[in-house]
Amino acid sequence: MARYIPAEIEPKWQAAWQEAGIFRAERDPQRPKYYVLEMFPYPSGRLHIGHVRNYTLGDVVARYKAARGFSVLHPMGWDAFGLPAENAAIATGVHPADHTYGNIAEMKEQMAPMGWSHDWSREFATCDPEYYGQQQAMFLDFLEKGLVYRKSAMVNWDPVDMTVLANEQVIDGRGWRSGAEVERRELTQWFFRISDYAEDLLAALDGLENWPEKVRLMQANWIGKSRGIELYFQRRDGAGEIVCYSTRPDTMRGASFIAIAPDHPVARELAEKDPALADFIAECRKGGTSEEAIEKAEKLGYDTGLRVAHPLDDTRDLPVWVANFVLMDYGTGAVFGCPAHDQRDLDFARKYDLPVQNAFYLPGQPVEVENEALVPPKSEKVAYIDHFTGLEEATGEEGINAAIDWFEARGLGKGKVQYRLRDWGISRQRFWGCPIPVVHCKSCGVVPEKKENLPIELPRDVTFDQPGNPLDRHPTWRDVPCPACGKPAQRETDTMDTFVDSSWYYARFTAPRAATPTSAEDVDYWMNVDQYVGGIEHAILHLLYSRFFARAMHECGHLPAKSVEPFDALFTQGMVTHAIYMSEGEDGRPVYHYPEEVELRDGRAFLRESGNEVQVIPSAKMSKSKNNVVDPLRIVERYGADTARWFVLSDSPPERDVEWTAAGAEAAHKHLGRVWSLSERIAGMEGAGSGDEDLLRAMHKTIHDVTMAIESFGFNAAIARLYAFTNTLQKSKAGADTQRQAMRTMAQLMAPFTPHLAEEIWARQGGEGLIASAPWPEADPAMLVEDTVTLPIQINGKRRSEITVARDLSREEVEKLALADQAVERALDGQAPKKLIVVPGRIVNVVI
RNA sequence: GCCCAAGUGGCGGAAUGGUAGACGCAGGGGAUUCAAAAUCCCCCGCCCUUGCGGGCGUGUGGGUUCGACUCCCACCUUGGGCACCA
Repeated sequence: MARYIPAEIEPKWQAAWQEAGIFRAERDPQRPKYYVLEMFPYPSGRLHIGHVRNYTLGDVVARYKAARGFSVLHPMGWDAFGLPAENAAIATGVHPADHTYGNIAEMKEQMAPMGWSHDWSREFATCDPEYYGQQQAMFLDFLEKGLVYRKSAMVNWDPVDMTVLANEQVIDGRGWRSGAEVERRELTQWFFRISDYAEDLLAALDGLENWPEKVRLMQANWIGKSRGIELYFQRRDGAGEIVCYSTRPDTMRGASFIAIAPDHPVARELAEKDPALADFIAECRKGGTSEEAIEKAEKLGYDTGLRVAHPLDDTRDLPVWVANFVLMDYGTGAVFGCPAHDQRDLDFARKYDLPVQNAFYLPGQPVEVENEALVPPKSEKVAYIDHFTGLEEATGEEGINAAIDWFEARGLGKGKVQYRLRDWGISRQRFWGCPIPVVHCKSCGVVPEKKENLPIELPRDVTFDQPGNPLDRHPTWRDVPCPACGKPAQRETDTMDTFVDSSWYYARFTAPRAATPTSAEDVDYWMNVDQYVGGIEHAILHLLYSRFFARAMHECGHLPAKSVEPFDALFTQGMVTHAIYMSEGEDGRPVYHYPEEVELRDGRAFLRESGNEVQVIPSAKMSKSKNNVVDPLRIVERYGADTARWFVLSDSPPERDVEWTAAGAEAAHKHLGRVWSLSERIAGMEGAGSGDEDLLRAMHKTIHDVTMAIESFGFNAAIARLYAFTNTLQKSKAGADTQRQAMRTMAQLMAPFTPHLAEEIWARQGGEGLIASAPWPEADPAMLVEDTVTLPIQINGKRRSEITVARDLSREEVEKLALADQAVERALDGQAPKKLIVVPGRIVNVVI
């Protein structure tokens, strides 16, 4: 009997698949297509266990769909632009391209042993000039269609390094290298008009039935549609009005101040004559641009001295404050503060001693607000106080509608639908990204590059010895003749956000070598992505940008109308986590230990060297600095790829985080060994036996259950069913032919998960051809129906007994049998039950 | 701060509103073995009980229901995102 040696069988079958060319996707009008895509990786150079999980999930789907007769497209490539390569260039002097392509080669080598069914003939990296050149062509198309424009926007500025920082590079309000306090600085930048599509992007979420509900909800909240009103407040200095946006105009009675953004034109105007205000505005610019930083910052205000009229009472004045929590990007950059019904306004009012006045009470509870704002849901009824519209008791919704009508009728405001979604700023002041293909000319202004000059390639001869973007100081790359007038001009040196690269790669995979961004024949056949698989961390930005980009591509003729929603189904996986082993060093700081240094006994952890106990922090995100990163390559070396694949799928539901444990991998390997020995034993069997029918029933039940589980991404449940079937088969006394049939079926059901082992068993059990090309087994419905059914009997909702009855026994008969049950008789003690509930085929509940 | 999600034995987890704990790990007992490894069999939520049996139990507190891990409300904890990390 041969032993299970993955190192021998895995390379063998990988070579066989390659020889047969079965993963190469071809357009086949005879067959339905299926496009399964995993979010492509950033080439860090190290394959992470999270990648293993992601690509194995996609691989199960790809292999299953192939067995189901689909023509499968399952491509792989590289999201290759980005900050890390530039940081490496700064640290080591190696060109980002060399760094990136080196990493790609390494990662590809690490991916090969996993046995994933990717079609590598379609591989590309977003930093290939052939790819980003097409992206530049689309940028020009977008420009022509008016989908791109320039405007001024804030960036994080490091005043010591004199450079723009990514949000990630701002730590506690300071630059990560210089440690200097970061400030916000204005730059003219390029924007995509995603906010023009806000309504469409929101409305179309309803159609994405095969997306997780939580992702749709997060996107909807991100787009943030609200109905409100723009209100006009007349300045007492006679210099016009300040327009505020409000979603709660019904609370106008409680308005006690106007707050405007530090960047509001009125603030700038007043600052010209008020140095203290100018200082305050400068103070507000401290800190990063991230919403988190702005929201968490201390709420600061400055009374400008300017007053506006209260719209409900011309004799009342409202002070105009500049406040750092008001965003110029949202609404009109000005709000009216109503402390009684907004917690932030209330905190602000208490801090600066501004009046607090209720606009409504809860019905029957006329209590003035103290330190907690009264903010009931808009659907709830409130008792308005002396309301300007005449309303008394009404819901917030009704109050808002009445208020909007009231203000509009008097010309004091205009109802407006507002979105939180902002236009997408794509300018990056960095080298390692797709160059924006425009030229700045003194006479012609911003001039698009000619398409025949694309791709505008990044130069090779650059150095990273000073901060900032080397393109800015590269004269031969930067200085070019104007494409329009031919006079000396300068290239745009900003590059595109890497999210642009990943917003259309799925479309490029359908025709990766096409001379245009896409080819009509190929997108018509292959789009849309039938199943997209990736991390939940991309739930908003990447997916929203991709949805926008697909719409824009459609308008420019690069995608058909059916593809404006490019991902038919989405699955978001959880993270792979690992325990952290920690002890305290001599200096009192934590010391992290590698899993290999630690021995586990009775749920406690000890250092192998010293025997000292260490602290275990379970289930933490893998992080290099915590020494808890598991290298998938070592698992593959030790147990084989099938074990790694089986384990990442087995324990946890794919959407949830999974903790990597050495014991779990060991267990997975043990089980595969068991399946192997079972197969070897069955291969040598001869003759008839008993219980063939039972084994076949169990087999069909397993086919049914595993198929259903795969269809619903319940891979852990599918694997549990396969464990159970292994136990059944192991104990079966059925004849040799039946056992062999059961074993072949098991191999088929396991093939998407452990394809190498499945091939080997298939070959040894006399299966024809490659299991990877064999059709999926079908469950016989007749074999799934049981003659009898066991019903639990509950007394007052607690399980107390059970009865086994014929499947189609009438309700009356079941009732009779249930009442005759010993446990029920004892509980009833001669009384009649209050109620008797029979759910046919499920349960009986006797209520006493 | 805001948005979203998740919390079930010692552990990972299973369960269309219908037997809570499938399947696996760890643990205990046994078989096999000169011995060990490997393999196989049995037990395994907590508490009370010799046993039969009973009580409690799905983060916490309420609610809906004949029946709630599942639905509703509030809270706690952990994780993801917050527009220049990818």
